[in-house]
Amino acid sequence: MKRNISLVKGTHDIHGAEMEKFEFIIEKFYSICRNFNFKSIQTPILEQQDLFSRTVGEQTDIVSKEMYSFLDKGEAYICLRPEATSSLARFAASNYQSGLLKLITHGPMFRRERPQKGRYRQFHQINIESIGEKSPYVDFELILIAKLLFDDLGIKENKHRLLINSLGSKEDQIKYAYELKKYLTEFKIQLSEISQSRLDKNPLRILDSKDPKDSEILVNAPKISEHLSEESKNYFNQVKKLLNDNKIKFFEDPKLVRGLDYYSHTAFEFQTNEDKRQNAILAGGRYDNLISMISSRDIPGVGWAAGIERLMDLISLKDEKSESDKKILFAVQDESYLNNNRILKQIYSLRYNHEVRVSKNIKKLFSYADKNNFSFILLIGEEEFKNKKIILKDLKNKNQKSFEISKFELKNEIR
RNA sequence: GCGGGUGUAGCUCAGUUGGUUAGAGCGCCGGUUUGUGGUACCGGAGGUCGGGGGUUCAAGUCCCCUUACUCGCCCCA
Repeated sequence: MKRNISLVKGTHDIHGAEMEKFEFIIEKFYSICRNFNFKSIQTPILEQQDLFSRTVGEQTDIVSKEMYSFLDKGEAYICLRPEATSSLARFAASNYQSGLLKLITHGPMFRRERPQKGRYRQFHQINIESIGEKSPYVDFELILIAKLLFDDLGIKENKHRLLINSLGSKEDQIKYAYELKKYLTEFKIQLSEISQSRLDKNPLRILDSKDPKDSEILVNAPKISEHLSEESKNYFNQVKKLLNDNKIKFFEDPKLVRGLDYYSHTAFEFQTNEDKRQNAILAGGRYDNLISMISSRDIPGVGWAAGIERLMDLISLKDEKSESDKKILFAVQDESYLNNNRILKQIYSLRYNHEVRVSKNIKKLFSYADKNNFSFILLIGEEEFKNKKIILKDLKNKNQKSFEISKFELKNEIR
């Protein structure tokens, strides 16, 4: 016996009912975004490794240990993208002209983590980015779209919540990091091991720690909101005002720092309370310095990404039996009856949803039609073939009629 | 990288304190007198019990190793 080829760890096939959910999410996403004049784009899955080292950050887990990268024929370090924003920034760096570049995309992302529920090595995201202008309205618009998507997907208010924070400008962050480091250094020995190592490299990330010891210490830590410049504060207030004006509920979380290095100002995250572990389902923020990290241009932007698999876990599709109300099974008792068949040709040209099936056993043809939810069966058995006839049976109301093949017009019978 | 759980038929799983030829449901194939449907009944195919080693008269069952999957930690969407 041959050994089955198994899936690569952390990857999965999507089909059947799951695939319907997958497509449902993408369709809703694209349809909402088109109403806000976003344009879709597809970028390569393969990118230069350097793109992510420079944007996501060398110190992050994503780059330091989760990237699928390899030396391509001894020429260049290539990787499978772990996220899409950097790719879209790369695109914008060379294609942005003026105004707002509004982009949406979706596709597979790759991170070599230990797989578990809601977490895969190849997973899928939908992404949206508004690049070119720094304005509270642009930030708000993206959060609004996220909200509309949740509504359209039927994810109820009580199943998710929106957290927001402002990380301030680059200057604010430098000043705040200094203050935070000063405070945390006093407690250095009490901090978790990881947090201790972050103290020098990226103290802001410590705010994200879930270690109870760290949380205790962080209670009295300086807050970024207290270290924002007037300008940054005003900016954030305007975003919040727009959210309030539009009745979008949110919680301000001063400890929300995104795990990637390129964020500044507005940061947000939609969390679910259905799953305590993988609770982040949609996250993003403003990244005014991102494009300057990978090019000589300085263009502000904002965007978010959502995990399709995580969204799939939160939605349930009703059985949409209306899938096709006129699916036809074209059934014959002998393969040769299919040759030069004028009714099959009608099916092709009229684009009927159909399937062709051959079996000597008529009972099996009917039971196949039944099990697979066909609404009509077109049957040519031995007898019909001899007499140049065809049977049409409506499987819902069980009406059956016989026709001369030469005169049969499908469009008159099934509309 | 570190823990816990599980690997028995195509799928979902039983398999009792170790004890003859390893079971069920679903699915598949065939049949229940002639060519008509989710039902019922009958029959059939299909398994190196994840792999390796050990204990024993005897291992799917106990022990060790290994591997895969899975759920958590970390981190993230």
